[in-house]
Formats: sequence, structure tokens, C-alpha cells
Amino acid sequence: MQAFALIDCNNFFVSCERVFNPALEGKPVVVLSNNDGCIISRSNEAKALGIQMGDPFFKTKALIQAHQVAVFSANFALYGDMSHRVMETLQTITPDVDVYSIDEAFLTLCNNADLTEQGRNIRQRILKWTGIPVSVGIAPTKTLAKAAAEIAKKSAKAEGVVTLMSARLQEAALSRLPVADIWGVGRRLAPKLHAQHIQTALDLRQADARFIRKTYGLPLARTVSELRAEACYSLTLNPPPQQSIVHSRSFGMPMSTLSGLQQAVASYTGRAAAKLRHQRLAACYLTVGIRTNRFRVTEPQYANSITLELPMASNYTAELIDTAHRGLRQIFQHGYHYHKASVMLSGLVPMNERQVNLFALRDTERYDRLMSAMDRLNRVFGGNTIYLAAEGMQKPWRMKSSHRSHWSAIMPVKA
DNA sequence: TCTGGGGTCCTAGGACCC
DNA sequence: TCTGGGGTCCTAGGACCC
Repeated sequence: MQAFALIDCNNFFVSCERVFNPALEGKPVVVLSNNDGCIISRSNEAKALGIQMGDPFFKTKALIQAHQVAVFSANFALYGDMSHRVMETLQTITPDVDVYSIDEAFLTLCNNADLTEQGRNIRQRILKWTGIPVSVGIAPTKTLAKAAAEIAKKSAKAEGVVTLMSARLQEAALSRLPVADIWGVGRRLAPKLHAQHIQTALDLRQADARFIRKTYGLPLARTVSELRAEACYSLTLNPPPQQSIVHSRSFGMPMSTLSGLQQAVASYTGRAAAKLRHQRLAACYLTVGIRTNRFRVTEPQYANSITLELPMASNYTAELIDTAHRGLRQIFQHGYHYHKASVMLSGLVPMNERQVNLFALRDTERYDRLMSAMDRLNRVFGGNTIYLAAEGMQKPWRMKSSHRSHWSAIMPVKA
């Protein structure tokens, strides 16, 4: 029988910060999302304080200050780099690594040797070579391996590795796992399943396959099969090319005018176009969207988006901005407080020769500007500000937050 | 005051065709 | 009384993931 292993980095963003600042070990730590809006990574100590994934920062601020929780603005350039190191380490164990996300990868193990022992070895090597602690789940299907890793993360006696190869072990483990913890059961499906008296993962494994297929669709039917150790998914070793590139941000403050939105949309389009060129692609379609603040329920709400076809596949910023502005004029309505805009590029194709030449030209300019900006930063703050330069330097205090000798300056400085 | 951002896949229903 | 039946393509919306 095939044995899948899921390698899942523990509290990944927090663990990355700890690699560069070991004094954070054993202390509560959280990492915040882009605009410092939400909590997106928590150390075990922060979890124990009751801080939830996705909690708005401002709502937990009092708790955070009371317990002296260390707070970090997300540094995705750093996390991407650390992720790369983890994946490279896995490559030294087997060439066939299915990188599932920034902090997870699937691989298959040799079923002749002791699987749990192999899991332990992987764990030790990653910790030693990268400093990142991981959990390993081993099972006959990807979904069961995910569940096993989930249990490994929480169980002290598992020592980071759980193997679920036999039906007996699978049933025992799934009977104690809430159905909502299963990969493929999200916040919408979980209450619906509860209403059908499907509470645990074991209940789902034993549910009527045709009923599930008919009521909830193909994806959940596959999840049920996978829970029964019937593999529906294999390793994805040659991922298909990306289908879309998005750049979206919420604004710092509400925006009401078309010209204000135009500025934001132009800047987002520029970012999306840069990502496009970086991947040597061009786009056939552009979608622009705007919306009001969905949390302000007392205010009138408006959300709209429009997709435009480009006359020719393009990755040229000015052309894409023109298109985005044309779309924006069509969906803009007076009288609303806008809160967020997004630009999506789709219908992605490899860039042609003309586009490559334009790219080379602009890339040189960008590179020069980036280097001079980094040089200035390094002179002011010393080394290690490189990640920040890549992030775009949207807020002054962000610079300080990335500088390793200025940890005390990590909290936002109010104007 | 302050509530992230970037992705994928599936399905139902309408339009249209023969 | 009884009002085809496939097939395709497209789109919006819903669900999920990290």
C-alpha cells in the first residue's frame, strides 16, 4: 500500500521569526497580516492565551499587551525564503516532493521500512538544517495524512509523528477528531454535516457515499473516499501553470472619489503586472473590483467587479492600467465609502518576444531603483532590511519592524 | 478608529444548437 | 391528457484551501 507523508511546519511564520530571534522561544508570539489587520500565525503560547486564528488585531490588543505577546508584521519575503529551504531539505530525502503550500509538502515513503522511524528522521533533519519544527502525518491517502499531522501537532506523546496505516488506528484517531478539522470540510459544510448527525471524522468516513455525493457534491464525496483509505489524489509533481494573478488591498481609510480609486487601482495594477512579468507571462483578461467595508453593516453596501478582454495578451503596465481604469469607470457608483479594490489578471500565456524585450528594459530600471533604495536603507539601519525593500515600504514603521536590532519598535507608531 | 490576501475547483442555470 | 432530448459553452456564485 502507498504511504503518503504530509510534512507540516508548526506555526510557520512564528517559527521563521524565532529562527532569527531565539529569545522568542517559549514566549507568546503572533504575526499579523498585511495591513496589520488580522492575526495569521500564533505560537503555542499565544494559542493558549485564547488568541484565535484570524482575530482582528485591534480586538486582541489588550490581551496582547497584558501578556507581553511579541507582535510582528508579516515578512513574506523571509517566509518564502525559509519555505524554500525546508522544501530543499525534503528534496535531499526524496526527489518527488509535492509542495502543497508555503508550509506544507506531501511525499511518498518506502513502505518496506518503519514509517514512523522515517518520519522522525525527516523531522530531525528539517529542524537541524533549517531550525523549523514540523509535524509529520503518515497514511494511505493525502486526507488521512493531513488528519494524522493534525493529531501529531497536538499530541505530546506522538513526538511530532503520527502513522495511520491500519483501519484500526484510523478509526480510533478519526473517532476523536471533529469533522470540521478534516481537510475539505470548511465553515459552511461543517454545520450542515452536524445537522445530519455527522460530528466526528469517523461519522463522515461511515456516511452514505451516494447521499454525500448528491447533497454536497463531488469534492466532499472524494474526501469520504479518502477517509476510507481509497486514494483519490496522487502527488502533484508538475503543477500546471498558474491561472490567475491577483493584487488586492483594503485602504487605510474610506475612499469616496473616482480619482482616489483610480490611484489605488493604478498602483495595484502595477504590482500585478510586475508579478506577471516576473513569471514571464502575459494576460488576456483583466478583472477590476471595488467594495465597501462589509463590517460596517449600518452603511450602504456596494460591491462590483468587471472583467475586460485585452485586445492582445499584454504585460505592459500602462496598457493594463488603461484597461483597469476603463473597467473602474463602468462599475464606480457615487455615494459610497469604498474600502477595498482588487485587480486580477487571468488567461495567462507565456510572454512573447516583444513582451520579453519590454520586460528586460523595465526590469533593469526596476532593479536599479530597488538596489539604490536598499542601499539607502542599509546605511540607515544596517543589514537585513533587504526583505523590507522587497515588500514595498508602505509604512515608515515597517522599516523598523524588519530590522533585527530594533525589536522594541515593532508596535505601530501612531501619528 | 482599527476586521488579510492570494489562490483553486465545482455546480447550476441560461443560451444556443441540432 | 401528453409539449424531445441531447449536447456545448459560458457565467455567477459558492465552496474550499493556506
